[in-house]
Amino acid sequence: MEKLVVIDGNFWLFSCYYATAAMGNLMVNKDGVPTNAVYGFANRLESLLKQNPEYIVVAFDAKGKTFRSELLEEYKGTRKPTPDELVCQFSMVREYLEAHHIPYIEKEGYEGDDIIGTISKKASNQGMEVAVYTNDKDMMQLIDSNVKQYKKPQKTNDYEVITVESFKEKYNLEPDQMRDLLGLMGDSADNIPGIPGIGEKTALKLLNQYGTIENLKEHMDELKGKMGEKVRTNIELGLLSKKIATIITDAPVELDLDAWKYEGQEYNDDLAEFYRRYDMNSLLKRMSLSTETKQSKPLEYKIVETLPNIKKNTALIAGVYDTNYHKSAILGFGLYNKDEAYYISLENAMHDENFKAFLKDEKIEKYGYDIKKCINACRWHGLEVKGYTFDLQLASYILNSSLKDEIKIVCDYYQYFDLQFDEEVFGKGAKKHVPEEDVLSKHYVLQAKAIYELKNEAEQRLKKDQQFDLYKNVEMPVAYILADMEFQGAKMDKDVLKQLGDTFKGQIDQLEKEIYLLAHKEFNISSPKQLGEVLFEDLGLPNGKKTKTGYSTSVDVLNKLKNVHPIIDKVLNYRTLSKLYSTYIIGLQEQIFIDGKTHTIYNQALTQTGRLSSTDPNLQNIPVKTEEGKLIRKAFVPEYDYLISFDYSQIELRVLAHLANVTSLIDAFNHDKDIHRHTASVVFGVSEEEVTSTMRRNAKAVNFGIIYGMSDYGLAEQLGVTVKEAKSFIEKYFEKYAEIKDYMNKSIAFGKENGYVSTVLNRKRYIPEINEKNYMRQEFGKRLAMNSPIQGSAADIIKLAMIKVDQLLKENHMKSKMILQVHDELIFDVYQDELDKMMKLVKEGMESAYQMKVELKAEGTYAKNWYELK
DNA sequence: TTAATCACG
DNA sequence: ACGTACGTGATTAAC
Repeated sequence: MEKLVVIDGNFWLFSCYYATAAMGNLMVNKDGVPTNAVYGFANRLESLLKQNPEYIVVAFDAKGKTFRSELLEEYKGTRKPTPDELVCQFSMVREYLEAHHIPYIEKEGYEGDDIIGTISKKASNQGMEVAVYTNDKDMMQLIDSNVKQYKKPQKTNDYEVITVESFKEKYNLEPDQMRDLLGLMGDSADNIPGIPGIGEKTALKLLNQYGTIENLKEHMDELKGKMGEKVRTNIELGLLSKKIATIITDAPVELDLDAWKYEGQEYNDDLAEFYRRYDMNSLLKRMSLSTETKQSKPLEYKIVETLPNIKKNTALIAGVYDTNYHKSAILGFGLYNKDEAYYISLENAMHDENFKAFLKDEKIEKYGYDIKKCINACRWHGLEVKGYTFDLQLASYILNSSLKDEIKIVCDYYQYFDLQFDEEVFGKGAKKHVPEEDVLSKHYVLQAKAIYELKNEAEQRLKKDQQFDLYKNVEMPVAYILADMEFQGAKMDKDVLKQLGDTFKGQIDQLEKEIYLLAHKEFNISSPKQLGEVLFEDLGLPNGKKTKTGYSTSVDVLNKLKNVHPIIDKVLNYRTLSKLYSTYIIGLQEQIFIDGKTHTIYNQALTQTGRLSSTDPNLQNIPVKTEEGKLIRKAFVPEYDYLISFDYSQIELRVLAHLANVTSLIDAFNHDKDIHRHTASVVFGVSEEEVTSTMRRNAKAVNFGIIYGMSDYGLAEQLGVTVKEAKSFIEKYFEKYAEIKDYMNKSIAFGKENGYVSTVLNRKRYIPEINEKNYMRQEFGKRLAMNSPIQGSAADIIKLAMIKVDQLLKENHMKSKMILQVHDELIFDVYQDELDKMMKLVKEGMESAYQMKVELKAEGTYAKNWYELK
């Protein structure tokens, strides 16, 4: 007997949604679109398809009203509104089915139930077996000798099959009498009233006796007692309820068996594209595995001692063992191209002229993953690498900045699942070790292969998103520049650190003693827990319990207690000094190489905004705000003769003025005004001369607040004023700079609409938070939408500046070097005889980096150490 | 490993 | 009534 599978699409989608949505964190794809319901739906369908049904079709409710709501206004009235996170998946699941070439039906004016009713009856009449997949008990009325209902229990994936026999056994009724049963007892899920006061038990009793509601009506006068009364009063409501609970079996739907024939599962590009778009990796993988169209041949490669002549473009990966590639061993190299695959150990590589020639040959294009790492790791081993034209890490970062930096995860993003985590190969923690060469070589050759095979895909995606230019002409050149900066390093004067360390240590010890005296006991001042107890319990200071673990002892809390107890000042001082001591005095000294320099590592593929980050050591947070801290900068000295530093002046505000097209701000900048003073005069309605220092301070805070997507509360905290006052500042600000308010609203709207915001160079940041239900997360998303284009565009501009300056230095044959980047500042190590020219070139390069409605301004100085700069 | 704190733009 | 400014990294204590 031929078998037709009919799926209640709406039921499946709803149940899949609530099955996972209840757990809290909703599954979303990379663009922040919720996908949990469709994902669950797809999983269920795929399992079902394994049984190879002969015919299959899915039924959905159509939009709009049905005859039922006309009969009964409150029909389905008790249902909660469908959450937005599910609504968007209605069309997605249809997309899924279309991609899958699985037919579905929806018919205006009818519910899915009616479609199912109609086609199951028609199929049953033709002698087909019908399996209806739903949990809806209304549908049991459709069961007959050919039609069975498949109910999915909550916990398991085995379906409960309801047949005529099992139905009869349970209810002692014919399936068709389900309508009468529901008519009498009602259905709370659909808000069908039934006869008030009649529940399942009574309804069953009545039906066993009278068969149908119509017949019951004939005999209702025979009924006794309260129950009889209830029936007689509401019998019409019962009949109406039955009508509503009756599934239509003659809807205008044809049995289109040709269209519903299931042809079996084959690799399907449309479906693969769908899975990719919504990040349903496991399903994609399952399809690839089960269909085996792309069965990957076992990787064939040679472990070589000398490299054969390679002329083709080749993916090249260096096996760098430790995270700090300036110090790490290289284990070996994996190479892969169209026709060749090799692994060569470092030892062999170092002695192999062929390999060295290959590395150095700029004409042989190389593709890599984190090319800066590879270039520098090689340099420390005396190997020169040239010709890298593709970096999978950078390309992927541009496509989606939220990707983690591990190559396996990035490849998974492209649905390329062949790689292993480094941790799987090397182990972690104390167990980390280098494996046998066969394992090791395979790991790296596979990585090279992945890079080689994903290059085209990544580049195509970049082009499609109009981001290829950003990748190729900004990030790639910057990678090379950063490689040079890192390798060049920043010269340190160890003695300065040592001396300063002694001074700090002395002061710390002294403070420690004084604090113990004031506290009347010894304790660990660096432990927030212990400090909190001493301050708020032993000394009984007025507390503000803030953190989940106990008292907060952060600066803002302590600052408020400054005048309450003399210990506070000492604790604050102690904190500052021990921070400086451990992080900068001790930390930095440990990072000085034998060449007397620190070689930081810039992470170019980490921040969500496009900024760089610096580690090992972090040279982007060297103290400057306090005098004691700033002394650390005396340890940064030139290797050549001078250090020079240029800062962009107010780059983020300039970007904002440009993006929001704020006439008065643009004008003020172009006339080189003090921007905070200008803002104060505009907001407070006084002339610039009349601006007081308080007014300027407030205006400055508001200016910064604007960039961050300010809240009144946040600004109040910052300024130490009431929320009300802060609010009025903001209102005034937006009143005077209406363009900014406009721009911010537009940014938010764009973010909501598209799920991302972008910078002047089309760097994107996806903001899934902005469409979330949770108020706080949504507000956070809005602030991101306001801040990211500004911070990100500023980051774009300084990257352009680095490229421009680098180019100018090359054109002018400068020997001086760019060594540091601190977000809006560039620092160079320069020769005496190049000093004047360098000052000119750097300024010129930075100010001409990017054309905006506002001029860019860079100011700088030269000195014998970093402390003296500015 | 995580939370708290504080250094920077 | 919510509970609140954007982006980072290093160190310490405490689990």
